[in-house]
Amino acid sequence: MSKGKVTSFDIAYRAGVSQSTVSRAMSGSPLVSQDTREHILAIAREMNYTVDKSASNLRRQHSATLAVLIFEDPTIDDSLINPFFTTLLGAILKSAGQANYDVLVSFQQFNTDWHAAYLDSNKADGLLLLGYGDYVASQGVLERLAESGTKFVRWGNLQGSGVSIGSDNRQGGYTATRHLLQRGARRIAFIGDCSEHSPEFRERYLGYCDALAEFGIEPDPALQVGVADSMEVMGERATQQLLESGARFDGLFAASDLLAIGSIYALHSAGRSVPDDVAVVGFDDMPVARYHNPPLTTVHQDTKRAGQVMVEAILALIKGEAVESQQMASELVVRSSA
Amino acid sequence: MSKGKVTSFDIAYRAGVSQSTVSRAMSGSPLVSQDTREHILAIAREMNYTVDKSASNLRRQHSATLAVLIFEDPTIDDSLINPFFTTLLGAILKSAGQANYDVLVSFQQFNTDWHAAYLDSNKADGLLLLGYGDYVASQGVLERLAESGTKFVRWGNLQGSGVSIGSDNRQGGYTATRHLLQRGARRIAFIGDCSEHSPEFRERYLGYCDALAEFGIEPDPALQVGVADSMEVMGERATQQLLESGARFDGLFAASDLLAIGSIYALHSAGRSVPDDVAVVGFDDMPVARYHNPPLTTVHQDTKRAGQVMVEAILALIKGEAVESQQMASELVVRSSA
DNA sequence: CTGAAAGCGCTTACAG
DNA sequence: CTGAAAGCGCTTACAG
Repeated sequence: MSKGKVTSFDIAYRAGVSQSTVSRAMSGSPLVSQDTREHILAIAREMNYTVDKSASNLRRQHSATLAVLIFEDPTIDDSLINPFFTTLLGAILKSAGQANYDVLVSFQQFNTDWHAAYLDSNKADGLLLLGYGDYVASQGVLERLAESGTKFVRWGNLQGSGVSIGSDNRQGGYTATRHLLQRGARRIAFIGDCSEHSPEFRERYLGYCDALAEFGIEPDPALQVGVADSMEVMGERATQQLLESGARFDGLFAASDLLAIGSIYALHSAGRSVPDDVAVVGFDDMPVARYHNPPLTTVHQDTKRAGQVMVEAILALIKGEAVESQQMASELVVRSSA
Repeated sequence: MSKGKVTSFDIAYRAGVSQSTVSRAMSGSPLVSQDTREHILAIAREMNYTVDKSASNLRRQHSATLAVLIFEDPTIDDSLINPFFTTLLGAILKSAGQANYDVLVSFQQFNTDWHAAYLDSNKADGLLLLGYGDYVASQGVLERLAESGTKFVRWGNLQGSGVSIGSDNRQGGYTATRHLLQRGARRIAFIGDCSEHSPEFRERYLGYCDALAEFGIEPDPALQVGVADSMEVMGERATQQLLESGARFDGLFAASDLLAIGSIYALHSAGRSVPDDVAVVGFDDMPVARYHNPPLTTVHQDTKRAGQVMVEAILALIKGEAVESQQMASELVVRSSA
């Protein structure tokens, strides 16, 4: 191609029509005759012309793009995307693509640099927030975002501002724990942060308590070990810690599959068998769960659908429609680890 | 916020300066006095003003964004991102962010819809291509992309047009297989596509052959089973197939960790122990590899660095600098599966 | 169905 | 260091 960028004027010239007509033909306006359109499209293709997004966006006053902000856990290696969000991201990419929206993806650290969210809000018509939703840290910025008229949908729990899409974590935690109880476990450990900083995990913990209560069991603080992040290493360490504490336990509910995998690793290293010595159930049902050894009993989250629902929600918000938060059912998948 | 979008004119009015000055202050131009700048920035912040990207991009004639195209395997569920690319994507997001570039992510199917690549090239200053690089299918579009002056860097193998960043797959395949050989395996299966459609896997296969040759072993076609995708299921099926064929084997080199995990699953299901009955080594060293049971012996790819190198390369290309393709060393990590 | 014209919100020579 | 003005490439009333 030559130096100068090819514009709609070039195409117009070659096609012997006005630039307006080229624009209409390119955007699929019905105000162009079939013949003219085809002629223009052929020339455009031949000259490798595509309409300039910046100009088009500027003129239309919208960007046809969605921004996905992934909140990294500052504790950990920050170029890692939690595999759970990866699936969600995949589904989002897919749905957005079908709706002809581009998606901008970026890492964020809500607590420190909320201004970035505004920047992104300026590049996109809507924001999709992915993270384990620290309610406490993010509340302020969420509110400001809402105030400034920014459209956003976040993954997570119902509490907090704005529209949220998430799993029914409490129900999931309940089902997981009840399963452990039903197969005979009585001293069940919980691995995961259950402070208000991790509302989703907290809900899972609450579900765990619900199930225990149903069996007349008081949650034992000695069996609950918090964890900074949802990663295998953290599960491993937490479980080691538990083991070293000398606490007895015959069941373990890990707030995520990654944590469960780390726990199983630690358990095996300590010579405990799963599920015989300790039955473990995870949460998420990531693709690997089925192939782990032993195959993970876990709570399935329908991330595929979740991603789709999130983009539907943000698209509706952008159109100015009212949107309700939504909590999706989560279902226990029984395999071999418990 | 009120209806009308706040522009640099609004800020200028409030700050008592010209719009030009606001623009300069916002972009960090040195042509503004310290005082003026601070005053403007304060007002901008107060009014939630950020410069309009579309307008800015249009004017500057660049977009300050990179597009990452992930080539999905049309065979499989297409909202799934291969976890290997996820790590790469994370590193890319990180590096691009540091360089103040946005990144647009999208799924693509090269073979059918190459036009999408042009579309993306129009929205971004440069393209990053992630996929197992079907040389045959993509060659044409890569060439056209290059011709049309589009800057792109692809993940993968050296062959083919344009700049590529990848691992030394052949070396990796060689090391993996040699390790199997050194620990006594003699009949080593290879799981993975080794046609020209998967140049990376093919290289790994070639490395496998190299190692065998060194031990005076002829590759046995009966021990090589192709696979459509790099997923656990595929590894499982391929291994089942191998098992059912009655072929004897005491070692197995899977072209990816996912494949290895599927293989181990199939092996265990058939009552074979790993590594005692069959030693298996994978490729990638994904985060789970270390936590798998048994922990995977595998070939580490430095995806963290790879992502970084890819963005450095594309940024250099955008600046008009010459860039060389690069092959990164891959290193065997010995754990327990072999 | 088609064209001429205005204008989206910036950046950046140009002039001071 | 600051301002007035042109122009980036489109889309879309408006007029025919």
